[in-house]
Amino acid sequence: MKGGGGGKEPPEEGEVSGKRPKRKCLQWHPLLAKKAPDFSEEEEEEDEEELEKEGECAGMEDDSEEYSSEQRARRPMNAFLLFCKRHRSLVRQEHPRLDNRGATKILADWWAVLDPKEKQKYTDMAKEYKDAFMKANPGYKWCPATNKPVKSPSHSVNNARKKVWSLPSNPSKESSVAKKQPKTDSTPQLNFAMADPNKMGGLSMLLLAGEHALTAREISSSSSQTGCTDVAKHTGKSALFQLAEVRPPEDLSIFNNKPLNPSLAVRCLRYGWLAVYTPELPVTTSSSSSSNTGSTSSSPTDTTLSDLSPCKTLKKKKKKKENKDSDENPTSPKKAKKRHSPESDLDSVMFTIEAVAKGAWGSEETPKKKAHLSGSESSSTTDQSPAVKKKTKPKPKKQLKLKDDDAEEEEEGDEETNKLEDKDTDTKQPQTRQEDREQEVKPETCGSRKSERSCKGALYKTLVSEGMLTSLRANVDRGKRGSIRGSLSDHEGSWNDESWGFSQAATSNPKKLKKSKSKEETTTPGLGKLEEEFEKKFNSLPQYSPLTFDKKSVAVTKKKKNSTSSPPEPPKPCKGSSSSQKKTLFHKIVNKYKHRKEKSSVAFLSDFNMTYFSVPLDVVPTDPTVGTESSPVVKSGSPCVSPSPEPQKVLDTPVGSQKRKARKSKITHLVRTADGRLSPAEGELKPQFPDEKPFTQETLCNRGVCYNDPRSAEVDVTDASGGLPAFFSLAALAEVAAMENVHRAQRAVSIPSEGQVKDMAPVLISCADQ
DNA sequence: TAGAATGAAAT
DNA sequence: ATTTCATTCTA
Repeated sequence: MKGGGGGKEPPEEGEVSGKRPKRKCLQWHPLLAKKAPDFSEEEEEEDEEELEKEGECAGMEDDSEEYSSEQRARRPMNAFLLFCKRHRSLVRQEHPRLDNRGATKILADWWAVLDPKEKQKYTDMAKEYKDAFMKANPGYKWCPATNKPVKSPSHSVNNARKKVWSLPSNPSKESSVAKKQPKTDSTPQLNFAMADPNKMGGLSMLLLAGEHALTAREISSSSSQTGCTDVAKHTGKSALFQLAEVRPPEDLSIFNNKPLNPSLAVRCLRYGWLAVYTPELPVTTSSSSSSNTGSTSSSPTDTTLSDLSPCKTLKKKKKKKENKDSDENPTSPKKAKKRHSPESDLDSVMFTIEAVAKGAWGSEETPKKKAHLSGSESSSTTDQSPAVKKKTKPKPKKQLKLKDDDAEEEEEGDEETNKLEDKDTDTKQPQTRQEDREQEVKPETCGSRKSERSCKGALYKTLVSEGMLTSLRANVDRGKRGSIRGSLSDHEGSWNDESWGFSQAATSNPKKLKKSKSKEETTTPGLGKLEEEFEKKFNSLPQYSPLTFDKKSVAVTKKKKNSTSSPPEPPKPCKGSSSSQKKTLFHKIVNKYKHRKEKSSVAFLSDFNMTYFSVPLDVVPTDPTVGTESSPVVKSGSPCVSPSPEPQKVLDTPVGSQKRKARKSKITHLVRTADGRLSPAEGELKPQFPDEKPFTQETLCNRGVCYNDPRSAEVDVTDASGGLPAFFSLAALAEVAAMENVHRAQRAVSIPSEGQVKDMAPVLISCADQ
């Protein structure tokens, strides 16, 4: 897709030869990383930012790829995006079938119900990140400014979207052409002249780089680390942020800290990693631009910096877009702006470097880490331009398979479970569920971006085997376990990380495992140290268990219910779901609940624009948290109501997420009913289940798409006990059940037959009615 | 490649 | 007030 697969390397293919160097640029990270072990956590975030910028050193090298530098850094993620990134995997795990969009909706709901405090964490991080980013890129504009004229969105889109982290695409092709000018201002100095590509790869380059680093190293280490941290503390800003401001040229030295390992070097060469970084060093000449002052000539140190910066600028993802843009319009405004400041680039570079130095990356990881890091990227890029493409394909395949299997099962299971739950129990054991989920999730957490790096799988493996990737491995492990970090913020999360982690391992379905692994592999390799850091930090963000949200969501639901009644919601059913059996049950249940839904739906519709109350009506007894929200309101009593149990159910669906105001386009879909209520156009809302099922659907899903699913999953907990086979592994369930109660255990183990289910249905329904 | 969500910034 | 675009990834 966008970025990932296809995107990843589109460029690469093209010109391989030229490009490789570019990639290498990216690689430099590893070197940097080596630098200092210590660092404050805070800084990490910022590092990321830097990375983004870096993106394109490669360009410089080769062709002058300014283009890369030009590409603008991507805007920093906002709190919500961070949250999404962190939790998407969880959602997906729960609802394999659900597509991203659906997942996004769920995430939005979660976000809506997220405790302010928790939310604040994300917000803070986002802010921090943003601040650092801005420091690094002083003139950065969210919007390119005037570019528009030319480029049609489509064009830009293609390329553009790569992620920062993604490998630097190679700029080569057009970039050379385009790039140049855009820079408008910037260019003056920036010329990073670059080393010839030929040279790039050589060990010599590496060595040189190392030397440079050596010189500065000391300074950077001492000053940056301690000083920065302290400062940061005082100011409250992250150390990185501070660094950004200061940025001594010396910092570059950092690279040198660690002596390269000959063997390593060799390997690097092999993979082409070295190339990345080296060329720049020699180039130094132009760097002057770095200092805003524009002192042209630069001392060696400066040069280095400048060189680096370009690299940073890389932007893998961006490249594409930008390149296109540039190609189309060399002068495109956007680029110009971004590029606007060479200075900024330099800064960013510096910033990055510093960060790296501080970085905790393995404290002493030694060259190996570097190597692996860099290697991963570079290797992928260079060596495998073709490979990359391949990856994309494979992925899809895998995913599809997984989906099919999992999705179907899961959905079914979920639905059933949900139903059951509703009736049965209110309480179930959430923990189990959580654990399961978590397990699933964790993997993702660890490797967040697979797609991009997926290509490197083989390389990665190799490295690991060689022991080069130690640090990565550690990270990975960390991630898996992950949760540990998450636990940091226990306060937030309701769930225990630990439990999740463990459970995952045990429980996770094969499918999940596969995914996780793949992700890890992919991800890991690709990540640069910076990325790693970023991830660390990112990982430190609290991750919440679905349960938590479920509860909350439930509460929300209730509220909605209260609200009046109304039309139907549309919901789309889940993707395809459907086993007939389920439907049947559903149908029944749905009918019963229907009234409820209407209510909810009404609310939903009315709210279409938004309102989301957060009231915790129902809150589960156990959860304290839920109650917090507060609110008031429940406006009308709720009919259905049952206290706890029901609400949870699917019914809740109402969910409403807050979508922002509906877009106009969407709005069009809504039709006003006689009542005055709005109802979505059939086409849109109901699309999925044409049949009679509409109700069912409604019940299940609040919104279109399976939004419900997630909740159902939540509910599922109960379900699990009830029997949702597909989702959780039976074995896992059995264990859990055993621990808790024999009874439940039995249920879990045995999957209810259709008949059984039916039997149960009435019961549930009755409850619901209540 | 569009699109789902939220949010920050720009227009 | 509306548009861009950041992330993720499927259809």
